[in-house]
Parts: sequence; C-alpha cells; structure tokens
Amino acid sequence: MILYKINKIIFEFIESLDDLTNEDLISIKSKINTLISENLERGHITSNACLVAGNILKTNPKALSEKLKEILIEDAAIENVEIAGPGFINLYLTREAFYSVVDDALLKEETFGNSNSGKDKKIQIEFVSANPTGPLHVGHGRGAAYGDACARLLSATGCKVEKEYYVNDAGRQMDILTTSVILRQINISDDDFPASAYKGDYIKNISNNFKSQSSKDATFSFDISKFSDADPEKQIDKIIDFLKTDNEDLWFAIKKYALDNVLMSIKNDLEEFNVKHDEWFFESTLGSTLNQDSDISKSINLLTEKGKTFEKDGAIWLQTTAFEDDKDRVLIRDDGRATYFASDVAYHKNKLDRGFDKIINIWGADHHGYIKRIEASLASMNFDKNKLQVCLVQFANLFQGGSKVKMSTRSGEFFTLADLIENIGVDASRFYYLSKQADQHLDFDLDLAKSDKKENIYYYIQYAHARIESLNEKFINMSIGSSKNTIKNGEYKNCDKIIHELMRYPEIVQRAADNMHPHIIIYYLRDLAHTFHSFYNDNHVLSESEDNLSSIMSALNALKIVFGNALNLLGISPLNKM
RNA sequence: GCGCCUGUAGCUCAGCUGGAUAGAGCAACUGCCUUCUAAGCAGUGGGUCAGGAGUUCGAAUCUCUUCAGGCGCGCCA
Repeated sequence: MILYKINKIIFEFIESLDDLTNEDLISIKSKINTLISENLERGHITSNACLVAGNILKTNPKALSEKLKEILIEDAAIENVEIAGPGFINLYLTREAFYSVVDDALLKEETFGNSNSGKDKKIQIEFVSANPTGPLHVGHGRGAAYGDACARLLSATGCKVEKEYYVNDAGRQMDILTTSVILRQINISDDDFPASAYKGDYIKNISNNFKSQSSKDATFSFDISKFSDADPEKQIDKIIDFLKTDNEDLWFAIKKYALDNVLMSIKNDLEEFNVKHDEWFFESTLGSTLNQDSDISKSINLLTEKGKTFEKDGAIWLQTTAFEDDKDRVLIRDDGRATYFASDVAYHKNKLDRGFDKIINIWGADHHGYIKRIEASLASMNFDKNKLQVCLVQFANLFQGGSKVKMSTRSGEFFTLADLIENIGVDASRFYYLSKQADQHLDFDLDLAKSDKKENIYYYIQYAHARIESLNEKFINMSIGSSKNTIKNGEYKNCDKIIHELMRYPEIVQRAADNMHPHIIIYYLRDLAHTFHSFYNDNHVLSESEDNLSSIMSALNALKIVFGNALNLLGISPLNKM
C-alpha cells in the first residue's frame, strides 16, 4: 500500500536527522500521524511528522518540512507536495497511484481492508454467557452483536479468534429454574407462586412439554404454605431443599430437561441473530471442591501454594487487595462450598491454560467491579494479567412511540431478543446495537429503525449499496468493455471523492479493531454513503460516454466491495434491491 | 463514601493515540424528480464543546477541580 511506502520514507527521513536520541525516535514515531486526508483540499495524504519532530527536537518544523518535501517529491507515486499551516505536509499522488486503490479493491474483493497486523495471534473472546434460566433479552443482544463484531474485526486483522459462551449451569440459579418448573407441574397458582421463582411463560411451556414427554410425574403432596418466609430468598431455598431431597429422581430429570430446553432456545436465538459460538463451556465441568483433581480445586490449591490465600471466619479468602482490589474475596464459604468467584478463577485459569495469547471478556457494565478481583487472581497465579482484556457493554434502553419500553424481568414479561428481531429484523438490530460505543448507554429507537427516512442510517447505507447494484445490472446489459482509462488519465474526475474515501477503508478497519470499536465502521459507512448519494445525484452515470461509463463502474464496483466488506464486519448482509 | 461511565447545535449523536475553519441527521426555512431507486441531493440559520484552572507552539481531546446525571460496590449467581 502507498501509505506504507510513504511512512517508510518519512521514518527514514526522521532517522537521518542530527542530534536524535533513540528515545526521541521512539517518541516521534509513536506520535506521527500519516493518514489519508479527510478532505481532498488537503491533498490525498497528510502528515504531521515535521510538527511532531520539530516539537521534540526543538527545531523549526517548517524547515524540516522543506527538507522532507525535497525527498518525497522524488518518489514516482507523488505528484506534488505542499507545506501547510505550521508544518503539515500534504501529498498529492499521481493519477496512477491515486487510482491504484480501485484496482486493489477489485483484485482483493472480500479481503480488501484486511491486514495481518494481528500476526496469527490466538485470541479467545467470550461473550453473551447469559445464565441459562430464560430467553435472551435485549441487553444480551447488545453483547452478542458487539462480541461477534469484535471477533470479525480481529479476524480481519489477522488474529485467530475463538468465540466462547460460558454456561452457568452450576449453582443456585439452576436450582431456582428447576424449582420453578416443578412448581408449575403441580399447579401452584400465580398468587402463591414464590416471588423469587421464574414466572415467564417459557417456564410453563417447559413444564407442559416435560409432562407430555416423560413418564416421571410430580405426584407428591406439596403445601406451599409450609414454606412461607418473610424473605423470599429463604422461602425458595426451603422449597429447593425439600424438592431436591424428597424427589431426587424428578429433580434431576427436570433439571436436565429445563437446562437443555433453555439452552436450546438461547442457541436458536443466537443462530437467528447470525452469531455462532465455537465453544460452549459448562461451568459444571470445573468440578467441585470435593474432587481434588477438579479445576476448582487445582486453582485454589495453586493459589494456596503461592501463599495468596488465608483463612478467616471459617472461610478461605484470596488476598485480592494485594492487587488494587477494594477488599479481599472469599473463595470457599464457611460451609465448604465454593463461591461463584472461585468458579470464575478456575475458569480463567482454564482459559489461559488453553494457550491463548489473549482472552477477552465481554461483560455487562454492571460487572465492572469484578475486573480487579479476576486480575488479582490471575496475577496471584503468576499469569500475565494483561492477557485478559475486559470490555464492558452498557445497557440498552428500547424506545417506542417516544417512551421507554418497560422491561420487567420479575413478572417474567420482557422484550426478548427474539421479539426485537421479529420487530425490526436481524440486520437493523445489529446495526443499531453497534451504532454507539459499547461502554456507553444506548437508546435504541424502534420507530427509527423501521422508518424510511434518511435519519434511519441503516437504510441510508443499504440504499447506497442497492443503487450501485442496480446501476451495475444495467451496465452489464449494455455489454461495454472495461477500460478504466478516463479516470486513470485524469480526464474524468467526478468520482475522485469516492476513490479518496475508499483509500481510507483499510485504516478504518485497523482503527476499529485496535480499539474494539465497531461503531467506527458505522460512521465511516454513513460518510461513504453520503459521498455516493451526492455523486449519484450530480452525475447521470448511464448517459456518460462509454469510456467514462466503464471507468465509473470500476470505481463504483470497488465502492460496492467496501460497502459489502464493511457491513460484513458488522455481521450485516448488504441489500442488492430495496 | 469509594470505583467506573457520561455532559458537544433545540433533539439524537460523531469527533477524544492533542493538530490546520468543531461535524452529521432530525426539527425550521429554500430549492432539485418527462432520464439510472426522491428510502436521495443542494443550500440557509443554529455552538462560551457543563463551569473553572493547568500542561502545550496548539486542547472538545491530556491533568486537576467544581457542578449535574447514570451505573456498580454481598461468604448472590
């Protein structure tokens, strides 16, 4: 790529300067920005190299830029060099070099924009990982869209990415799910239904389906009033104890059935949403403290060997305060059971033991308090805690008819991911989920996502793609050769703005991947669509001369490739017709 | 109280690895369809980038501070 070459020339120039220490060089290199310009008025490529070097070396940036200009102008791809403002360098490429991006895109097609900056790094990204106690809701949808888009971005920069879902199939929430289903079996009325149990319709469905498929029957006598307790948590615990011990067969049959069912529905929702995990890791496989060979025991033993644990009040603690945590955390309760934290420690050890160069967790923002303690546990086991990167996803609020859509999980009525997809479709959902930086609150406007006005950027972008496709079909029917001369030789310059925007694409992908910011792609697409629509209005393409027409279509086909590739990074299919 | 995030045009948001006049869309007003998809284009007006201080040749962007809003702080999962 042309940018790479120019960067090399600039770096060589900097290195040749007098009185340059190694430190200066590193600092200068890290601050230099040599980019495709945002605006053709500033040349094709612009660099702040001389400003940065001038500042650090305490010399006049303008004098530096004069020298650099002499060197750059020698390059065959560069037609002109301008010095602007306090010492910016603005480069103009020759027609040939300028046009080369079109050939490059047409040649590389779906790999255009990709790089190998990730150098085959093995990265695991864990996302969604919702508790298997009910259907995915719109909050999970955001994590799903974000995690999947990040995986695509990282793959595009050459990383080997594995997507994983962590299934919390051990612990109390599974007991509550099981209990909820059993209580539906024995027809506890809605009024008597425990406050802490799950009440959604899906529970009733699971219950009914189990009844019709299994010979096991809930025929024991059960009087809910015997379990009453002012604290709903204690109430449900009493019921769990009873059901577990007195009806073991039924308990395990239903537990398995319920988990399988919920998991199946989660998998279906994700598949529908165009998200596919490579691995499903079950918490239960981490084992328990009763088994010395389990992952849980091994990680706790390791921490103990390293002298990081201590006993207090009958419990075993990890001294996470040694690594910036607010307080120390319990690994094993005074009754001998492991905490959720202990499972998490074992799980993260397991992940790193699998040999990933980096593990990424996509977590709900409400979990941000957990980052320190996990990092502390990894550091305590002598892992490099920088191998773990946690990305937080803020909540999404749905708006419809100008007001917030209520989402009450307690009553079991919520707007599920499946509802959202049914409402506005997979692609528009993914698009709007990704339209804002993940760690910030998102107001998701359902009316906007369905609107047919320009304010609906999703359609605005798709419309550009569809228009190109439509032109292309007509062009193909005209059977004209594929000369690109009039753009190459500069006779026809009306697509220059489009070509110029195309040149930015690889650097946009790189930036989006480096920062894990898929929304950068969205705003780039919006600008790209605007450039295209503007061109389309000003130029009646099909009535151009044959030479111009075929030239234009080569540029537009390159543009179409970029639209397609960029949308694909977001997991969205481009529309050919609208 | 502690931690994280946010505050940019009337509204919804970009821009934040410091850079050249702070950008879009909506809303308001004005134009553009006998020709390729008007789900479009062109234009006008609209800003003390929450307030203050600092670092810098240069700050919406970095540091400190004040104010306002959101979220999180269990031997829950």
